[in-house]
Amino acid sequence: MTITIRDIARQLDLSIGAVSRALDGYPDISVETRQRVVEMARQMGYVPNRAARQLRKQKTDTIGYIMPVESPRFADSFFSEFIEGLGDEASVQKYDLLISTAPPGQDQEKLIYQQWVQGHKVDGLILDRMFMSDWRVQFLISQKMPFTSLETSDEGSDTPRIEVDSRSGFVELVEHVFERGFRRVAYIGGPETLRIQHDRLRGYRDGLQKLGLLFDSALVSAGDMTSAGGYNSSKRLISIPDPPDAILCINDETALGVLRAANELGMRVGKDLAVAGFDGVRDAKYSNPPLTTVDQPVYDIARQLVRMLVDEIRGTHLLERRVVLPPRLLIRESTGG
Amino acid sequence: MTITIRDIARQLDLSIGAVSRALDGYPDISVETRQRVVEMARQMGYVPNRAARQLRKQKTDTIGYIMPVESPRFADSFFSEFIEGLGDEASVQKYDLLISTAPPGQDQEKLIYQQWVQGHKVDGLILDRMFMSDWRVQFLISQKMPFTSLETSDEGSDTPRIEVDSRSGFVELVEHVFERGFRRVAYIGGPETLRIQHDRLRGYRDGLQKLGLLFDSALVSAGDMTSAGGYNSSKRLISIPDPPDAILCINDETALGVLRAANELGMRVGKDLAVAGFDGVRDAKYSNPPLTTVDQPVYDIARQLVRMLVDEIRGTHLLERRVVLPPRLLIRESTGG
DNA sequence: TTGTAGGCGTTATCAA
DNA sequence: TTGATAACGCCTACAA
Repeated sequence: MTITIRDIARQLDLSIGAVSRALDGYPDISVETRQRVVEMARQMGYVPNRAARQLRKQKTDTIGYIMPVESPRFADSFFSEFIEGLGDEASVQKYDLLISTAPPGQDQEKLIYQQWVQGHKVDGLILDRMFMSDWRVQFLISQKMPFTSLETSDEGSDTPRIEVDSRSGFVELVEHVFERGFRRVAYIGGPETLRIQHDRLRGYRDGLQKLGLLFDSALVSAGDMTSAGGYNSSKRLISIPDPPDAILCINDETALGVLRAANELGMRVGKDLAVAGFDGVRDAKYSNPPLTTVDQPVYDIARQLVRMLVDEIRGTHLLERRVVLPPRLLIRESTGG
Repeated sequence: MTITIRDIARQLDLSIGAVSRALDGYPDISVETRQRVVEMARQMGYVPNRAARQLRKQKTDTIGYIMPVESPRFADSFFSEFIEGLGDEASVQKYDLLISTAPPGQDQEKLIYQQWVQGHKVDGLILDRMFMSDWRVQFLISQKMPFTSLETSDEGSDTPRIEVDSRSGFVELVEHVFERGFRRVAYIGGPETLRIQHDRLRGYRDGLQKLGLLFDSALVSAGDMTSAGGYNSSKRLISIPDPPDAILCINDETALGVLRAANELGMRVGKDLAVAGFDGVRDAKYSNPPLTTVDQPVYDIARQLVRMLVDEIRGTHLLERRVVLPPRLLIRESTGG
């Protein structure tokens, strides 16, 4: 039913080998024959069968990304921007993008990675939300499966990656709210073993120290990177005896939850309470009030991760394998403008 | 390098045929052999090669969705919720989800559909943002490629689909703002040939008529379903001689843009100006102020579309092929609460 | 420059 | 119940 190279070959009275080579742009074919083949293929509406090609070439022209989220219904705009970047660049590079979601660290996650890697569903993978120690990195290295990541784990000392200097971003953020007159600065973070939690908490502490502010563990709360988590944590923080006048969050999603809580409580965000996030997602610009944040170019990072991955897959190690980006402080009304 | 059924067969001194059948759960194999095979497969970490299976079985166990968006960077939360639903249900049904984006109606879109369908990349497709007359429907029918859609085109008289009664949803919406005292009710829509534009505009007009309000074409504006479009359209509407005191939008994304414009202009949304959307995306709940909207369960619709599609693919036409859902008015502060 | 043929890993159709 | 064996559509040595 479907058109194969065999059909084209028959029409043109050529061998399937010749047709195949003509279509793939091999040099050892006469210009005239190639033209005839290409034209006929177009006419007949030929589309190569991917399964066959994959089976033969042992590659899939597909890259994968497994979104590390707890709940299936979770939609952080960080991820949508990230996935947009992946999708756009994958399409530029003529790769397909396979996407799934799995709660990090669970068996289900391991199963998917195993299926994708060992079942040859992808030629390479994009990782993010890295843990300090991350089994995915070990696994992929052991399977010789190419991957690139945003941030990195301790295992991946030489893996191609993009890093954002979260620490110094957070130092800047602390300085900024200090300058605006806020003194009791709280922090809502994420899971302890997450790389960015490590880096950003560190930046928070370094910032305090630099300004001569005391670190108070009562002002540090563990969120879960969701807006619900931010909402809950902030309600708790606000109700302690000597409550904070500023809340810095590990990511924008958390900060958006804080805004919700503060608005509910009738606090004047930017005056009574400063709130800031980290990521620079689009939503943050249109929140109420607009959110101060440390911007990392999520979309562009995603695109570059794909480019690096494709280089890895093709074995052309031309680009630098480790890119470090400085984040950029975006001051908006949530910290007084 | 990778483990194939051949390796298992060798280990167990069986034929590859026997191994294949044992693994696939065929009945004509002894219980004992099956156990040995399954156990050995587990031990050796066998994962079936999908390309080979696809090539042989002529199916991909993959469903596709091509997001109909103009700009690559466009991210409407309607789509993220929709895609979440698709992804979750696909995973339940043991299907992969292949995603791409393409501007509707352009050659690029046709190319992707052609590649996916004729290159056997997917077993079925999910469609949305249907046009009154939609080439995709014609194409897929002609190719005998299963698909399900949210809303439908004129061509798909008997295709499996979910429909939401937009018209009556909009009538309700008009009644609601009327009740709140708003009298000059505007509408910001989308591309003219879009099914939902047709239905929702119709509901808007029917609502006006029911209440004895005059239809005024100066109050109808064509947006593009984006928040930027809503922003621009509303600025224009607000500046006309006899401006509206209520703006109803074809979707939430548009309405969020209207909110932004109104906030910028210092209007008190819910008092000076009523604003409402359609979709019930999560973001609408947390906008400033929270947005009145006509809710359609986007996530659940997506899941059900996948279930229906899988039924189509498997040829088990058990379910009803046409599901009509009533939308639900969610009243929030943007129309006075 | 072109044709021939083997094989990628599976499943399915036969015999045994 | 099991074992051969032929496809599925494509790519690629190798031969012509």
